[in-house]
Parts: sequence; C-alpha cells; structure tokens
Amino acid sequence: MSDMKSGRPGNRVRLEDVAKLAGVSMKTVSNVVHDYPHVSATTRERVQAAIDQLGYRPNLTARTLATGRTGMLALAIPEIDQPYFADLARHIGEEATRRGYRIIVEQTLKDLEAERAVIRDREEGLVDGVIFQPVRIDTMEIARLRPDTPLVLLGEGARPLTADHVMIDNVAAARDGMDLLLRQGRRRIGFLGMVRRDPTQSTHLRLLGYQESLLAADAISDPALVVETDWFGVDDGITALRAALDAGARFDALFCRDDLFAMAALRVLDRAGLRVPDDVAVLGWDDTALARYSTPALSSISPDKAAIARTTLDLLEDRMAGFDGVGRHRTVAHAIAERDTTAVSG
Amino acid sequence: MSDMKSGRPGNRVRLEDVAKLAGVSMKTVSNVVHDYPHVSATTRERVQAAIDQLGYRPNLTARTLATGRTGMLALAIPEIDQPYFADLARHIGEEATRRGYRIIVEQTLKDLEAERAVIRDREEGLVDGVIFQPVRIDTMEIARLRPDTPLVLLGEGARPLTADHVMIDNVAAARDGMDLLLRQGRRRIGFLGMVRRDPTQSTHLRLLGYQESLLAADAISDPALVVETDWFGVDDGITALRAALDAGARFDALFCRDDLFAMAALRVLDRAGLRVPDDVAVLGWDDTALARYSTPALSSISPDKAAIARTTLDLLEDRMAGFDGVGRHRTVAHAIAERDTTAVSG
DNA sequence: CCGAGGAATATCAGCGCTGTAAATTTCAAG
DNA sequence: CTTGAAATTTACAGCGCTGATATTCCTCGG
Repeated sequence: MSDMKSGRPGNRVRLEDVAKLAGVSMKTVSNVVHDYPHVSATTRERVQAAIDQLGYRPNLTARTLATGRTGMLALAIPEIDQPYFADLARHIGEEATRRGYRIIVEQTLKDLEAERAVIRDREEGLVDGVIFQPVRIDTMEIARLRPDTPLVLLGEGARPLTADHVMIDNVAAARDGMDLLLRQGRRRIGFLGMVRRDPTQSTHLRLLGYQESLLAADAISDPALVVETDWFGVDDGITALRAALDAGARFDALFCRDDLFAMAALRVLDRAGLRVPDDVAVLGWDDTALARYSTPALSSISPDKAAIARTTLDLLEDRMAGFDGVGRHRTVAHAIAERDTTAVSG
Repeated sequence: MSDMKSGRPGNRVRLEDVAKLAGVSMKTVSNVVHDYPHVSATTRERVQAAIDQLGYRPNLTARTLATGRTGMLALAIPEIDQPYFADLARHIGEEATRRGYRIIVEQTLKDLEAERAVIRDREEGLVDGVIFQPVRIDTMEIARLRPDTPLVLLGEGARPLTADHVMIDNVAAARDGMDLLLRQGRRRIGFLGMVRRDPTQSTHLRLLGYQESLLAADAISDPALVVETDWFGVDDGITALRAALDAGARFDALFCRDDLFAMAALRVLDRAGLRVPDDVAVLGWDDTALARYSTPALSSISPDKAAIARTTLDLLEDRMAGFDGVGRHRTVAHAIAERDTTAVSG
C-alpha cells in the first residue's frame, strides 16, 4: 500500500506530485482531498490511487496560509495542573476535537504580562479563536487591547462588553450549597477561604451567596465564621483555618471556596480531632478529582463542565463565523455532588 | 502608541505595508523584526517606528511556510485530567515556553486509533516535534508507522529502537520505595494493583521491583498480598482491595502502583477501621496533587518531572536539529516524597 | 584619487495550497 | 447531428514571509 519508503528524506510529497502522477490538475486533487462533490467517480478513483501510492498528506501550514483558517484554538488558563483547569481542559479538548479543532494550551501562571500577551496576541494567524480564563487582567484592559481574534472568556475574572463570556451563577450555586447544609440543621457554617486579594470576583460572589443564605435562614451569621486567607491553595487554607480554630472559632459546617480549601479543611479538622461529617460537614467547589478521590469523599458544588465546553465552543464558532455583536453572557448549569462530607449519619 | 484603531477589520497589516511606510524593502523590515545585526541604527529606528505606528504583527503561518518551522510541539497523552499527566503537561509546557515553543495537547483517551493517528500524523507540517506517552500502541507498530516528525516517547508503553525515550527506572524506584517500608519494619507488604491487562510495562516493572525487594529482605512474599485489578483507577482499586480484605488478606503496608490506587487504599482502609499509617502504611507513585493534598498526606514515589521535561526537550531539539541516529533512552531521577502515610509514629 | 573589501540594503523566487474565474467536456433535448 | 446548459476540470494569482543572491554604499590604505 502506502508504506513504500520514498528514501528521500525532507522531500515531501506535494499536491503537484500527486496531480502529475494522476494526470490531472492540482485543483482536482485538492477537490478530491476535500470531498468536493463535483468530481467524477473515475477521476476521484484515479486521484485517490495516486494519493495512496505516494502517501500524500496535505500540508496544514500551506492550507492555512491560503484559507486564513488554522483549525486551532488557544486555551489560556492559569495552570494546567490545577485540578479544575485540568478537568476543564479535558472537556474543552474533547469538544474541540469533536468539532474538528485542535487545542493549544497556554499557561498564564497567573502572570499579568502573560495574560496581556494572550489578549494582545503578539503574533497573528496562529489560532482561529481564543478561550481565556483571566485572573489578573481587568475588564478595561481587555476591552482596550481587544484582539481581532474571536474571544470567549471563562470565569468571573473580567467581563468586558466586547467579549463573550461563560460562567455559572456563583451566587445561586453558593445558595444551593448552603441550602443543603442548612437543611441538615447545620447552624454554625463557616466560609473558607475569603481570599483577601482575589483579583477575580469568584470569591466575592460565593461569599455573597453564603451570606444571603445565612440571612434568609435561622442560622448564625458571624464575621468570625468567615476565614480569610492570603491567597489560594491548600497551604494557605490550612494556615488560615488552623489559626481560626486556635482563635476559638467553632463550626458545624465549612462552606469552602473551592476543593483545594476543602482539602485544607479536611486536613485541619482531622488534626484537630473533629470528625467529618459528624462534627463538621465540608462542602467544596469545582467537583474535581480531588473531591471524588479523597477520604472521606468530598461533596462539592459541581459546575457542568461539559456544558461549559459546549457553550464556549458555540459562542466561539459564532464569532469565528463572523458574528460581531456585543458580548454575550451565558450562564451554565451547576449541581451539587453529594458525597461523604455532607452525608447525614443515621 | 500603537493603540490606534485601523478601523478596517480583516485588513491586516503586512510586512509590505511597513516597508512602504518606512521607505525600505520588505527584507529590511524582516531583518529588523528578527534583530538581524547588520542594520544601521537609523534604519532600524525608522522601521521600528513604522511597525509601531501600524501595529504590525508578523503572520506566523506565512513565516512557517517560508521557513518550514512551526515552533509548535505536540504533547500526546492519554488524559489531561489525570493528575500525573496534568503535572507532566505543566512541566513540559513551562519548559517548552522557556525554549520558545508552544504546545498542542492531544488527548488520546487511551484509544488505539487515536494513538495511531498521533504517529501516522494525518497532516503535515503542523508541529516540529512530538512528545508522546503511548498506552496501547505497541513497539512494532510505532516502528512501522514511524513518522518523519521528530518523536520522543515517554513512559514504559513502547520502546522501539527508532525513537528516543525518557523514563524513570521503575524497578529501582520500586525497590527504593520498598526499602523505606522495610526499614520501618513492615513485613506484610501488599501490592495494589496488579492491573491485569496493563498494555504498558509500568505495572509489571513496579511489581518486579516489589518482588525483588521482598526476596532480598526478611519479609513475607505471598501471592495473596498482590491485589489484582481489572483496570486503572480509583474505583477498580477500591473494589479489588475490598475484595481482598474480605477474602482475609492482611497487610501492614500497601505499596501502590500509583497515587490513584493509593487513594483507593486510603478509602478502603478507612472504611475497614484500619488506621494509616499506624496499622497500615501506604505508599503511592507519581507524587501528584492527590498525594500532597490528601489526608493523611500520601507518601509517594516521585519521578523528577522537571527533569523529564528537560530531558525530553533536549532529545527532541536534538532530533529537530537533524540528529538522525538510533533511539536513545534516558533514565531520569526519582525520589520518595515522604509524608504522613509512611510516617513513623513515635 | 582609486579600488578593495566589508557593511547595509534590495531583489526575487518560492514555501504548498486554495479561491476565482474561465475553459472544457458532457449530455439531454431539439 | 446541433446546441445550450450543466457538470467537470483547469489555469493562475496570490496568502505573507524568508533565504539566497545580488547590488549599492561606505571607509580607508596606498
């Protein structure tokens, strides 16, 4: 078949070679490659034979230059090894593959300059569209640097009117989570962690939902129940929660900003001799692998990541197809994955 | 500065536009863009001004077509959301960025056809090199489908003579891990999980190291201590270990094939009322986020992922530079991250 | 003041493919 | 057999940039 060695390294087979062998024009070969309908069966057959014989594979770069489409999308996220973003990358990757795109992953490492580079797009024509979860760059700046490449933003970082945006309703999701805890009769529900300088709105919105629920319920609303942290991550969570306990704070549930803080909670509570969920219930956010695999298994607010992926690609394809209206904002469903840490004993 | 709106959407600024404005040839502009040394200061200045004024950004695709280099590497892994691969992707991504490449992530989802596609490379000229951790495709087939794109393989899946290969010494690492447990006086050390149909060699090699250590030590070597599983993953691990305990197996330590199985162990042991590490020590493999964040914190064999990334890129750049010798195999260092699950009480 | 020799800049042919428009062939109807 | 419309196929000009190969411009020793 096509496993013949050409023996001429670096001597690629081009469209023209196929055309010559098949005795047709380059364009006809191109038409065959693209399944263009108006090609006679005999021609198609002859060309296909030539393609197989030569082992021809189209050169993507040349095609891109000629068409202006690259078939690639950039996914710009803070860190690929953070469980939530790894999950997200998987879903977006699968959805993109399904639709015929490839994904370039760009890690911004929460660096402002790196985020600017994503928007500014130092080079050009590399990708057809960009999916970007900003952390540090703000709304104004995105609007100002607004790229000509179609862009869809994720998360609560920035929400300029110029770009599309996909998120879940953080406040509502937080209330839903709180409802679960309240229904169990939990009354001293803490919030871990109120990240002091979260450049995004996420923490704020989740805290808002938490507070709204407390107000609407017959539960204790006490600033001491809100545990502040300096930054994101398990270690910050551990430090902060430990300090809070040492300072005398007492909880019968911990509503955590994300799964990482929830892992911190499990660690600290365990050390403090408190049982989960009997003494303290714990609820995370993001429903990452961490939640599924921890012991006890962590209950977690679960954004519908597949839906995020689908919606994001929908919006992006729209833009790539030429839509040029004002930024659209889509809210995607969430659920609560109930596991051990909010189980009702009995 | 350059934030002037051109107002002509889709009307890109090209090298020629800059050249015209600066009153020089395209080539000179190109030289300025590339910091070619032999350009007079005045010319350089004038050209740079034109670049800024027009907001010119080079078109990567055209450059690629002209040079034959894309500046992109493909990273083909089973699943980006598996903690180990997420970690790996991060390190390789960072190293690649450092060296001026971008990464295209290709998820094979452990699908044979998808793996074949990675090697066969349906299209061409998309990436300069490929980093690939195969799971199902075998050595012979890789050799047969051998692509003209430089290729470096990761892991123990396949090791054809035709491609470079980076791994850690699984047998030695397993022995090191066992030594740790043996030094603590553990004698009934189990192996979780012996994945029955692991298409790669990893499980086998780790089991081998486990067995070698047992033979060399004064410990119990009993087939009942080796817990077989149908497949990878926490759930398989849970099922298998639970069954083993039910069948009467008793351990004072569990050497786990990877962190996922270790998480399964923590879950099952907890349910069984066994304390970790007092009753049973647990050792994982891969040193993923799971290990760092679990409670108790999981000790784990820790491949030097940064070194893997570096070595891989070294080999790949070598190939991209034209090296065409027989496949080289590099072994990268490993360590043991000692945490709670192998702590000595005292 | 001339010519050598290096520095600075320019010319131009592609890289491999596709869109457009035009040419050619095919075929049913007249 | 024609003839015109539809079906196929082709020619060719780029897409935007760079490498190789000129060409022009200086500077300086003799």
